[in-house]
Amino acid sequence: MGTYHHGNLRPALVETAVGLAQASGPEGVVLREVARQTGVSHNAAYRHFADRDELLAEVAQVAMLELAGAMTAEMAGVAEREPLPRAVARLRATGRAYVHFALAQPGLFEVAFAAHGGVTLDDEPDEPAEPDESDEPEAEDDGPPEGDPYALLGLVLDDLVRAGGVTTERRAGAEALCWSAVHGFAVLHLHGPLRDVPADEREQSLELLLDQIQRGLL
Amino acid sequence: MGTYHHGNLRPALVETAVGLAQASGPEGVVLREVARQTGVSHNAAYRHFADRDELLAEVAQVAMLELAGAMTAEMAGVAEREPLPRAVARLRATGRAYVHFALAQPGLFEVAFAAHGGVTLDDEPDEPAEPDESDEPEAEDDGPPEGDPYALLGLVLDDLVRAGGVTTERRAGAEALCWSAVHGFAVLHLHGPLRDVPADEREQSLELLLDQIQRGLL
DNA sequence: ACCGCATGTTACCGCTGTCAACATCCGGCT
DNA sequence: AGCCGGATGTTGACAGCGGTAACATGCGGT
Repeated sequence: MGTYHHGNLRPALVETAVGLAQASGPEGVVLREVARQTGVSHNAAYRHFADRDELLAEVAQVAMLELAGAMTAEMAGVAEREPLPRAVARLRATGRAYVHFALAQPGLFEVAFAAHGGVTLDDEPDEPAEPDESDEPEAEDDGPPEGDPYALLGLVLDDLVRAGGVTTERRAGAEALCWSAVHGFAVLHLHGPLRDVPADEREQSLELLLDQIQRGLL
Repeated sequence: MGTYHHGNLRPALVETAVGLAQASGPEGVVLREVARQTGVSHNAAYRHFADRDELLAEVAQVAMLELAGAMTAEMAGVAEREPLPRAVARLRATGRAYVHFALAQPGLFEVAFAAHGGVTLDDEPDEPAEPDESDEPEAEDDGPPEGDPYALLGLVLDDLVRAGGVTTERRAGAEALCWSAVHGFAVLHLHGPLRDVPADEREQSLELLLDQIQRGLL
């Protein structure tokens, strides 16, 4: 039982690293501490990761996934049925979820974007062909369980275009606008100059931001 | 003469620290290296700064100042005379300057916001309800050499309201919208997922962003 | 049964931030 | 003048970090 060889260390390391990141952000992901908490000697990690940054990148991926999860979850909560209001509500939901995730999970959020080896998305997604659990035939437009917040945003915006909420020409920079606004809002309120704005005021401000994004697109 | 006592070390340290920050971001501001480059032994800094973070905070202040400077400079370049187009152009100028500064001076920009002891502006600037405007027959509204980007944005937005470009109610969350969008854009393109977007495409996207900010306000 | 190779360990290096003790200079007191 | 105390700078030490190198262990294929 007490395997000298841990068996599957890599995922275990990532797991504890995620915990550390959650608790203390990127600075908290200290290789030696990760090893310590995993009950293994430091340097063990070097059999699985080239260096600390590689581990951090892995954690970043997990964080991105959780962010995307939070967004889809909030999106799924939209009850509206009429196409256009629904699309709008879903767009707002993603934005809200993004910001709320950032504030609820500052460590993970920070890691997700602080890791210099993060997602680049310069190119089109390659459809990784993961033979994941084949779900029941989804009749809705929710699309596949995306792990990429950016792609998620893209889908929502596509819906909005289909529903007539956005002209195709304004669709162009839409990702950048939405993402920038929401990301900036999150960052500024997280460790930026707006970090001391009280929560209720912040929520109010967020809704205003979503209003104005919406207005900027329609 | 080459005093054993350096004379005015504190500013000298800050200066070299700024240089380091400029070259390599927050991580580059290494206490020992700062001391080394200043031609002084490590620990000398501890007579002037409680710890590294305090020095970094000082650098952050300088960086903020430079950012504000870049913004005012770009604003000053606006030639338009008609009030409303001028106000709009000035708003766009600040946004453009903000992003361009971030990309041209990534190190400083990063330090400006990474330093955890940065500007807080938790409270409103006391909402003077604009009792002025009747006192002095001022020549121009350029205002004093502001050192705070946020205040600068506030001034520009006030101008925009005066010029009729923004209704007073939409003025409310305007700072947050503009700042968030522009800051997010900068961050995402600097070390975020959009970092590999080619420069020309980025510029184009930025103008679109400014368009949409504008549309969201009007 | 054996041996190779992946995996984990111990030892060490240079680097950092920070504390403590010591050295030096300057300005004010007598 | 001469002294002296506090501010300023220096040297020395320590723990913790990321990373490399050499060594130990044990699983899997033969």
